[in-house]
Amino acid sequence: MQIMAVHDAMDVLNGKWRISILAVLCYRNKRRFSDILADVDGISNKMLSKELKDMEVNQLVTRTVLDTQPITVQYELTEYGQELQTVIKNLSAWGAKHRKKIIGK
Amino acid sequence: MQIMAVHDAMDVLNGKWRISILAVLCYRNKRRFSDILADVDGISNKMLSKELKDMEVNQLVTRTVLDTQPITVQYELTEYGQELQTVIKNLSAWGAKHRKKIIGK
DNA sequence: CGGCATCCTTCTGGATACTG
DNA sequence: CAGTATCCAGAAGGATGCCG
Repeated sequence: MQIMAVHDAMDVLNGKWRISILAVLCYRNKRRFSDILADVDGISNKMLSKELKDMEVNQLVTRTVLDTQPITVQYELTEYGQELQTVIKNLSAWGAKHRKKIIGK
Repeated sequence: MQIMAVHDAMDVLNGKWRISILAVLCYRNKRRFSDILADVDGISNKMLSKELKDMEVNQLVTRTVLDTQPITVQYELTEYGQELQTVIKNLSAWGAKHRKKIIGK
């Protein structure tokens, strides 16, 4: 039933950083490792690397090595990962509302 | 911007159990402590108690002590918490899709 | 029944340094 | 630049027992 479905979704999305990383890729499209590192406030390269690898395995993002000097690596949402855009946008809308409520204005 | 909003939302929703608990209250409405304990697969009473308390502080759920014998306690989403229904339903839809993809079937 | 306290293990994730 | 490796502190969270 639906409760289990939510649980299944969270299996893939849980963790301190996952959804933030997805949000970056959702709103900014193609993005290099160091860009994401800068976009996601507070994440360490170790965590970013780990989370991206996990999400690649789960087929939410693709990893592309670009033949630049020095090498850069680009990440983007897969078509499948893009199916999460609705979720992310809802979350973003709610988060903005919540921020106002908590911080006051 | 939106990425920060997503981060803010996750501040409140993060953790292994939060969203599952919210999903229960979202789909089942009023629910007693022991019911939720049964609905959320694998959670311990310690965790449930802690998470519910946190969410009460964050004004996502209300706690009502019922004058039964023995005492029972009922939880339900606040109006504010209900604003998360969209998110939860999207998550549920995606989770169901994801489950099919992973488990095959 | 709901929930707190204690104990104890596992997991998370930060800091730092190193490599191709 | 994009990682990987190591070390380690602290948080998460399970098991169990107790209490009103």
